[in-house]
This record gives sequence, structure tokens and C-alpha cells, in this order.
Amino acid sequence: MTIMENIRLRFAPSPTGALHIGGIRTALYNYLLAKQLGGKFILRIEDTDQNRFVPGAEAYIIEALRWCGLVPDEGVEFGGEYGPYRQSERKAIYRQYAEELIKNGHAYYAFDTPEELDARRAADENFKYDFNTRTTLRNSLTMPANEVADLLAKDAPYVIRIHVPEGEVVRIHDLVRGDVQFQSNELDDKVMLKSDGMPTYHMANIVDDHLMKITHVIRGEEWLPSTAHHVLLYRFLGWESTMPQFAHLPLILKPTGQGKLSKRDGTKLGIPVFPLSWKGETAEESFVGFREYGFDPRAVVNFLAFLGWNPGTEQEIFSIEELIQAFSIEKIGKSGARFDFEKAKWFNQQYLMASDNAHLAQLARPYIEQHGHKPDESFLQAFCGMMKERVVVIPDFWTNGHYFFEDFTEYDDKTIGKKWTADSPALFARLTESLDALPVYDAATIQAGVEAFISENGLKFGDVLPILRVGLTGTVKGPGVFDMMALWGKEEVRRRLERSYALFTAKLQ
RNA sequence: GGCCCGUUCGUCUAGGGGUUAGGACGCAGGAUUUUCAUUCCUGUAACACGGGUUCGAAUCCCGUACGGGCUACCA
Repeated sequence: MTIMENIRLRFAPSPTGALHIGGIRTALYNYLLAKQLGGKFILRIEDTDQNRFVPGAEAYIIEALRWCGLVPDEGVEFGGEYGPYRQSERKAIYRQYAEELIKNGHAYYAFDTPEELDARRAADENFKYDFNTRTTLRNSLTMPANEVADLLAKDAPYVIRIHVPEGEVVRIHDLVRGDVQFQSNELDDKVMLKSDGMPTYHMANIVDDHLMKITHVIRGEEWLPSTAHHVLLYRFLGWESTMPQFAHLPLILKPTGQGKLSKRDGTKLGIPVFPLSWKGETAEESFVGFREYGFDPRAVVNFLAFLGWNPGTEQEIFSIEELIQAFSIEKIGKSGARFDFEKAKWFNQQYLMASDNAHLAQLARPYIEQHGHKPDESFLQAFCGMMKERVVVIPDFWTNGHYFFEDFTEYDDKTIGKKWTADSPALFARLTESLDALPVYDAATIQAGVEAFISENGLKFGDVLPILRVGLTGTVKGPGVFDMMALWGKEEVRRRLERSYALFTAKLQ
């Protein structure tokens, strides 16, 4: 292993649409290792396929990274000395190296049309453009030099293909999987430069990683098979001694069923598999994000970090700083990890519970305002403090606590139907009066007052508390009644109670 | 089909020649609590299969099965 002083890792997505959670995990691992080693985290946009380019995808990627706190040190929108960082803007660079490959006999021109190739594949389903078949195809290896020159001069469409050597063993050392080897005869002569002049992933990737001085490549397992071609390219270009180290990550699998996680899996199950929501052309192509679902990005990051990696200790809650400290490639797993939304929610709940009220108020406010309420900050914060052990995702603040801001329209009929009797109106009117008479209105005093009332009237807690709670909130669930009463104050409590008792009594007749 | 990668509770995983195979999520039960939630306790449940190697294998080796990835002028 060569000594690498300037550690540089990149996240290199393709702007073909929304980036799902697997991409974010790849970005995260790259980020963690870069930061741990004191290196740079770079964002490169691999937009070499003009047909698959989707407007807005690049902005989405950047916003998603920002939301997760994985801010690049360098790259598209972030500056740096190795730009441009968008591959479509580096077109000329790739051609130069593709031609160098040709000059050194490591690549050749191929004039076969897509149709011709399709016909070959139709005739032979195992057809591969390789050492065996290239002699039967239309390329600069089989055609006379003057004919090739002629075609080139006439601007005939062509591609440049890598000339894979025969009978070699290509060995790669993967940081996750160890030594893996491929027989070169199994490798096809992949296209390096397409007929539109753009490079393929393989070409652009190697050239850019070299030029951008990338030291480690952490990417998904789907790239493992083509790594052999990549190693060959480094060799042919004379860059093998500074070739980055590879680490291929296990894939993230579908929540249910088989196969790797895909865009549609979230929609089917009503769960997010994207960091941010994405509006596609159709409802089918639109997806909810973790952010919009009500997740704290710290929880998403923590959850993702543990999908395929773990520190080997029993600690599960890790801040990003702790992750940077604890992360290690050696501890990345080898088998695919199933996406488990229940676990994701658990992480979120942990983060919400541990957050301070001011932070929570900031997160919850939009959901409250969305329902037409503008609570003042101190009230909102107190509310969040009372609710935070009772929410899993942020919208739960409203769903489970809407009665803090509005009068309930439905209440727990079961409890009231059972406990609200003909004697109740008078009894509870007296309770309200005695609470009104309290000199101080804090939780402890209210509680003492209620307890006194209970014992004076020979009642039990169960006779009073459920009615009081439902009268105040409409539900049997929620924070301590006395805490809520103290927050609301005498006037509001009386108002709520009188309204509710009237409702209950009306139902009695 | 070919090539490559993988396989420990339902899920995420620890462990890696001798362990009561550990933790977390989920689920179930219990304790605490005015309710719900939190917290705590308990329970549930796993080394894919077959052969080796070895005194001893979940752990090493080989097969098989199963799963996954790749096999484009997509990334």
C-alpha cells in the first residue's frame, strides 16, 4: 500500500433523478473516511449520458447532501482546484486519453453500429465484444489502415473500445472483499468513448479519479465486476502506482421480498426511501423523502451508517463526529443489508427525545402553522418538552398534540360514556371551582388541589383523572394533566372544561 | 447461461477452532406512571445444507443449495 499523504475521496453520482438512500450511504461512508483521515470529500457529477440527464437532479443531490450534513469540500458548487467537476464539461480531456490508449495499442476504433451489434446479440445470446469476436467485427484491428483513416476523415460514427489483453489474470485488492481475480478472457472490450464523443463511465471515472488525485474509491458492489477494466485502464495509462484503493459496499436490499432496494419500494409500502421528496412527471415518479416524512437528518445518517457497518461495540447512537472517529472499512459487512423502516423510526425517536426544546420547536413549528396556528415560542417549546417522549416523527407533534392549539372535535367516547353520569356535572363543576380558587397555579399545586378534592369527596383517582384529561384534551393519551394545566393557565383550563362538560352532558340526554 | 460476490434470531448485527452464540429493532409479558409514551426487567428467536481437516467446527477447506450483482455506445 502506497503512502498517501493527501487523502481524497469522492462521491460521484449521476444526475438521472432522485438519489435514494443507498446513494446517501455511499456518500456518507466516503465522507466519514475522508474526515477521519483528514482528507477531502469531493462531489463530482457524472453526467456523461445525455439521454438520462434529468433537470433538477443535480440540485437535488446537493440539497440532500447538505440536509444530511455531508457537505463537500470540493466539487460542483463547492469550488476546488481540480475542476470542472461536471464530466460533461471535461469532454476534451477524455478524448485525449482515449487517443493515447489507441496510440499505445490499448484501444481501437470500432465502427459497428448499434443495430449490427444488436443483430449479433440476437443471433447469439452470449455474444460479447471481446478478444474472440473482435476479429470478426468492423474495427481498426480488422480493417486496413487506409480504410480506417478514410472513415475517420469522413466523420463516420465510431466508438473507441479498450483492447483487453488475452490470457491474463487481473487481480484486484478490495478493502472490503479482499483479493478478487478475473480472467481477462472473460472481459469484454468495453466502449471508452461513445459515438457522441462522450466517455463512458469507465473512461471518465478513471481519468477523473486520477486527475483529481482520488486515493480511495468507496462505491456500491454493482461496480465490482467492472473494476477489472478499471485496473486495466490505470495500467494502460501508466497510473497503476497511484491507483486508488477500492472498497465495494454491500447493497441495500428491499424492505420486503427480494432484490436490491429500488425507487418504487417506498411508494409501495408508504415509506420513504429517499432523503428528500422528489416531484417527478407523474405521481408514479414522485417520492416522499425522509425529511418530509418528519425525520431528523441526524437519525437518518445514524441509521444509514449502521446499514452495512457497525463499530463492534454495543453503542448505537452516534453523532456524525463520533461516526468519523469510529468508522473503519474493515468493519463494513459483506452481505446485503435489508432496509428496515422500523429501525429507522426508532433512531428518529431516540434523536427527538434527546433534542432540546428549542430545536424541537423549530422542527415542529411548520407542522403547527400548517394548521393555521401561530403559537408563541415559549409555549411551543414547553409543548415540545411535554411531547417529545411521545413522538416518532415530527408530524406526530401535531397529530398527537393538536389539542394544545385547537379545541378537539372528537373525544374519547368510551371513557366518557362509562364515567360521565348524572352526578358528574355538579361534581366536576365543584372541582373546577376549587381549582379556580388555587392561589398558585403550578403543576404541584394543581395536583395537590385535585388530590385534596378527591379525598374530600371520597373518590378515587380513576373517578376524576380520566374525565379531567378527556375534558381537557379529548383523548386519554398525553402528557401529565397537571403539567398541561399549568401551561395553559386557569382561564384556559376553565374554558376547556366548561365546553367539554357541556358536550358530555348533552350526550347524556 | 457465463463471470463475480455473499449466507449467524423475522430484521440490523457481534463473535471467528472449546461461548449458556452477545447486543439492537420488532413482538410478547411484567414493574413504574393519573393515561399514553419514556425508563427498567423478563421472554421470544439464529450459525443454509452436505462432506472433509481437527481431540473439538458456527468459526478453516471443498462442494451443494439459496440469495445478490454484473453481463449496453447506462451509470
